[in-house]
Amino acid sequence: MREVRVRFAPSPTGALHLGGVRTALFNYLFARKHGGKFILRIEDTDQTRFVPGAEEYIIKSLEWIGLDIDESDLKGGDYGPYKQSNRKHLYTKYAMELVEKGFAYYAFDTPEELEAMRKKLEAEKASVQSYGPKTRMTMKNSLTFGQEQTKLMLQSGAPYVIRFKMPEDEKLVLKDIIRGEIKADTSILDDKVLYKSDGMPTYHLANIVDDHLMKISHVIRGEEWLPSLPLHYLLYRAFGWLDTMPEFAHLPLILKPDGKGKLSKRDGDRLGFPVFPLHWEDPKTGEVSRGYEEAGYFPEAFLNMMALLGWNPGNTTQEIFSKEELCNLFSLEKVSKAGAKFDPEKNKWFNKQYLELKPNEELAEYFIEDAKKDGVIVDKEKAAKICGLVKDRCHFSHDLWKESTYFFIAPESYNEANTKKFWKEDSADILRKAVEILNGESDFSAKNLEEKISAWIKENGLNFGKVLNPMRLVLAGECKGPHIFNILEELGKEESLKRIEKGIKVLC
RNA sequence: GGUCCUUUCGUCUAGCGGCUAGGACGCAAGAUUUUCAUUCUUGUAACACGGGUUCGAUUCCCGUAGGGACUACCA
Repeated sequence: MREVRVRFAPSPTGALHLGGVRTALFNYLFARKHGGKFILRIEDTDQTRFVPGAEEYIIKSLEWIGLDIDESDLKGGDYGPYKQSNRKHLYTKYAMELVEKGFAYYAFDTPEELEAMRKKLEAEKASVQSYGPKTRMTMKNSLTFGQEQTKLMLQSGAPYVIRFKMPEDEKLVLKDIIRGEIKADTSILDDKVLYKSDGMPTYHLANIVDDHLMKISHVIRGEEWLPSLPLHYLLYRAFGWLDTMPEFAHLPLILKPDGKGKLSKRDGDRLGFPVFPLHWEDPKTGEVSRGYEEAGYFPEAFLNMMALLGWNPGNTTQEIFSKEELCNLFSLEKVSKAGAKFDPEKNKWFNKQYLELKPNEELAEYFIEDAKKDGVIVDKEKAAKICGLVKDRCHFSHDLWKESTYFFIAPESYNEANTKKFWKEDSADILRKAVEILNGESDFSAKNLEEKISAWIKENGLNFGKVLNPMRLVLAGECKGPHIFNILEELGKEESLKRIEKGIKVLC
């Protein structure tokens, strides 16, 4: 195989969504697998859709996920600039080349005229495109005007576009790495605009020119591009670049968890899960979207779950993969053909797996930060210890602190359902007795307390539930959490007794 | 509407002519347990349909039906 060079080529029109993340990821994995280069190219040929901050957001997102870029404007590289608006001068030349060779032509139709044609064809229920081999000779272009008039039009400064001249009637069989053979019939394809009246190329032209110039070996992109594959192939052919044309792989789409269609930002809002990697505030609408990062997902978990959406190494039941493993195992042949419905529930599970795998010291950092937000300063050792106690109950990094605030903040009230269930007539008496015992202990370690309290329970013919449940209720405010003796140890004698005594007062 | 792509449990998927169709998420039940969880065990549930090809089709081919994408001077 030739040197692998792949690119992720997003358009800076907003935050990077999950589909984009997955496309970037698969490009990255493919590059790493084959010792190739992963290139970031910004496709900003549509100036009307440019969103400030989007480019920076994309770069920051890739960074968070851990996809390091080999070539980009920021990183440098031999094929820059890597932003299409800065390559504008290049495209004109190539557009002209196609016109001269007879593969493209000037068109002068107004939007109204184009719309009229579309309407007319729709009314006739014609199965052809509005501007293609069957209709182009009825429109206003250099083909119908002839050389002289075209020249005059251009000289007069009339707005024009350059359109690709689709072959009349050719049956194409193209190759896609994931799907095999793709069939197309040029007679019903349209003469796409390659060069816009504002002097910018469209995606189609810029994409082919840049991929060629940047020596891209494999184009890995979303399935929404599959219908353009024939045009892109024809462009390579027109330029005479067929021998170095990249191979194509069209990734299946990520679909809504329920219902139908492509996953959109709306679905995330509606179903309560993030669709962007990082926090995003739309500068135009002011709309704020939560990201995976702030929702408490770990980048490794996020990467793992995205990798398995539409891809599977096969012949294994393994689901937890490190980035390195993924780089080793990845192959385009194992990418699924059909779209995958996004499952937020499974993502939670993935995150939990990673949370459990992480050492307590690492979790402590998330814990300390969240505690600080609530005005509680926790030292690292204690934070790590508590993370170890509560991590079983957590799915996200933020759960760590949420599940253990009572270690630091005494309960203001007691969970009603728990009180009803666990606070009995004799609870107060039992706890008063327990206070006496606890008061007599100078060693407040979980181990010692467990021994002493257990012995007392047995001697007096009580049972654990009758003692420990009410005690938990008054210590933590509700009946959940790690072993009660661990809670006592962390709270310490003074605080423990204070809470129990207060609980007796309030609940009696 | 037209074109192209696609189809295994509710979901993500394994399977690449012969399997009791496997795993995971979810859900349910049970076990463990002082609580909530975790963990463990078990259960639930799928080859869209109809034709071929073949000794034999989930697997290959063709239809039908679902689903998706595209159909902009957007990418």
